[in-house]
Amino acid sequence: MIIDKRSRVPLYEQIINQYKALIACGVIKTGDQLESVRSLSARLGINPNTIQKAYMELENLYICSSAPGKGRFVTADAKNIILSSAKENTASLDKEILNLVLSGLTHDEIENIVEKAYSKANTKIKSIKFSEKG
Amino acid sequence: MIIDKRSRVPLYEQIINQYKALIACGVIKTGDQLESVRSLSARLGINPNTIQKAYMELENLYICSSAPGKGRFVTADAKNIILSSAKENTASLDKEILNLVLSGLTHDEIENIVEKAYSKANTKIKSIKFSEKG
DNA sequence: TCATGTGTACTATGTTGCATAGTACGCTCC
DNA sequence: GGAGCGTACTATGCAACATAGTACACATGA
Repeated sequence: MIIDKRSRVPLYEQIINQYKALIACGVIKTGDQLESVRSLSARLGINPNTIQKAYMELENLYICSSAPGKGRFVTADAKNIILSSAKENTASLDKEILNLVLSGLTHDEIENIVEKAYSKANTKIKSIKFSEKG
Repeated sequence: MIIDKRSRVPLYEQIINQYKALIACGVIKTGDQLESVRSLSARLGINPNTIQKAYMELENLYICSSAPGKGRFVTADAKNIILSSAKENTASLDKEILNLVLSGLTHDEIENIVEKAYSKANTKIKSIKFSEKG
C-alpha cells in the first residue's frame, strides 16, 4: 500500500483505489479479511477516521462487508464489480484523450502513447504483486 | 469557454486548459488578443483575481505575453509549446491506463475504450470550434 | 486633458473538503 | 474480563481555492 500524502487525490480515495487494485489483480481474494481500521491506520500513519471513510465507501460499492466484532471481508462479487465499473466509468480516460486531441496530437501519436502507458502499467503491476505478498 | 464550478479541478486551471485547447486547435491564433481580465471575469461570473491567476500561469508557460495598458496576446510559439508539453506530460494518462489494467481489463478492451474516447474527442472538438467562433 | 479600458499588486476574508483529535459504545471471541 | 473488531459523534485544524475590495500605472482616443 503506497500512499502519497501530497497528492491532490484525497487519502481515503487513494486507499479505495489501492484496495480495488489489489482485489482486481488477485492479491486479495473473496473472503479475505481486510486489515483492521486501527491496524492500517497505525501502519500508514493515517487517522482512523480516514481509513473508516475509505472502508465505508468500499462497503457502499459492495466490495467488502463488515461483521461487527469480527472484521471486514471481501465479498464474492468484488472482482466483477470492480471490473465492470472500470469498463463503464471511462469519463476520466475520455478527458485525457480529449486533452491530447485538443493539444494537436495525431491518432497514431496517441495510440503510441497509450501503448507505452500499457507497458508501464504491466511493469508496475508486477512490482505491486511482488511487494504486497511474498 | 465552459467552466464547471463544482469540478475538483480548480477554476483557474480549467481556464488554462481551455485556452490551451482553443489555441492548439486553432480557434485562437498567434497575435490574437485574449479576452481582458475584467471582461472574462464578468462573462464567466468568476472573480478577477482568479482569471489573473490563470493568465499569469499561461504567461509563465510562454503561451501568451502581456502589454500593460494594451492587453494580452498569444505568442508565436504558443501552439508548439502546447503540443510538445502534451507529448511529454503523459503522467495522468499513464495513471488512467494503469487503473484499467489494475482493474483487470485486457489489452484489447483497453484499446477499444481508447478508440471510442478518440471518436468522442473528435466529435467534441467540432462542437467547440463551432461554438467559439461563428 | 481626461475618461476608459488595459494589466498589476496587495491585504483581508470566506468557503470547502479533507484530515486529525479525542471520546465513547457495542459486538465477538478466547 | 480483556483484547480486538466495527461504529458513531463532536470538535478542531489546515490548506487550497475563491472572493472582496482597493489602489496604481500604462495606453489609447475623444
